[in-house]
Amino acid sequence: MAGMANKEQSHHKHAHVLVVTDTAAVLRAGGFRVTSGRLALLALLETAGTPLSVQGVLEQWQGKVPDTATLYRSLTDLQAAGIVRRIDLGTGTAHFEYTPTRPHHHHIICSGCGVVEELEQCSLVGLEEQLLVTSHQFNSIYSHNLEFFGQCTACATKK
Amino acid sequence: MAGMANKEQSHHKHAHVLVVTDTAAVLRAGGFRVTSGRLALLALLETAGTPLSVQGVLEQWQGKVPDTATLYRSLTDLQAAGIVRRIDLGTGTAHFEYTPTRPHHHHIICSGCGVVEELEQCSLVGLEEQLLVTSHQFNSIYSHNLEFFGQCTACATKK
DNA sequence: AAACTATTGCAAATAATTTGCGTTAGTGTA
DNA sequence: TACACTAACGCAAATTATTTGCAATAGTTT
Repeated sequence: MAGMANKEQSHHKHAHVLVVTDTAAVLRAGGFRVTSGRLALLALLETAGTPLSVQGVLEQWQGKVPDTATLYRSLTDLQAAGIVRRIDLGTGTAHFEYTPTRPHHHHIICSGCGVVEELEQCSLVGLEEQLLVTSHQFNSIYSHNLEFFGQCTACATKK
Repeated sequence: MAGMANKEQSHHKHAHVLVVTDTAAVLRAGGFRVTSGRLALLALLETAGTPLSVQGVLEQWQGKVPDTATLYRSLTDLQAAGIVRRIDLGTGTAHFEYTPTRPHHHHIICSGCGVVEELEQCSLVGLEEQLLVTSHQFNSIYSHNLEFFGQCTACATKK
């Protein structure tokens, strides 16, 4: 598990070892309770290597852990807190990434098999040609989507 | 209706006026039959001024014209033919634009009210600050999404 | 006008996501 | 360490989004 920090704590007479992972700390920092379900979810997202859909998460969990409703709720809340990033790969279903270990970046999605490669940086000068030179698994780019999210003046003045 | 070309044709003795719109020609060029439903759909998308969701289309049509299944099928087919562009605004539902009168571009979406502004061009140098100077209705940008779509080498070699 | 078949409408199936509610389990405090 | 408080959970059920099958309809071509 890359990017994971451990912290040990001795406590009173009964010394026990608290393994505080990144994710636990992140959850607390976000004002969330640290539950096994969420730890598992974040661990999954962190180590997945590719953005996961809700389906993807459920499959990896093989019947185990959570029900769909809980999962959706967690993802929504975690996203609102910035712990998770929701991205759209053009598949029509939401995909999610673990934010803390992943700075702003973009992806290349294969129109054939749907494989997703993470892009190093967001430099759009020289753009697609540039990307192709850097990419490990792509040799053509058909198109790209870019949308900006902000607040319009109307909404800004309203409140 | 901006960007609309008319063509008149007299025919045999019973002279009648055929109004051949851009959209009809576009449909034919795409190998589609020219149906009233599709003409209406394209007209709607062309004049909407903003990307429309399936919901949006149905609302504008007020019960009138098509059923949902047909609409989805049309949109899918038209997209495959490049007549319509499917874009994701982060709302979780697909939105569509009429391509012929709209070159490659991006959008700013208000996180408050969801209003969508079309961006003039895709120059990502100086990026967001630049955009804000140009924008008519936005004064802040929180984030943006950018995804590339292409074909990975694996898929390229397979076929 | 007849023939051919893309496109439609309707019904029903399948996904995707959300909501309500009673129960469970983190957390802070005594 | 026990108790209270309430976030988070599980389950059932509702919505919403999108797809599929099939017979009827309407563009197109001859």
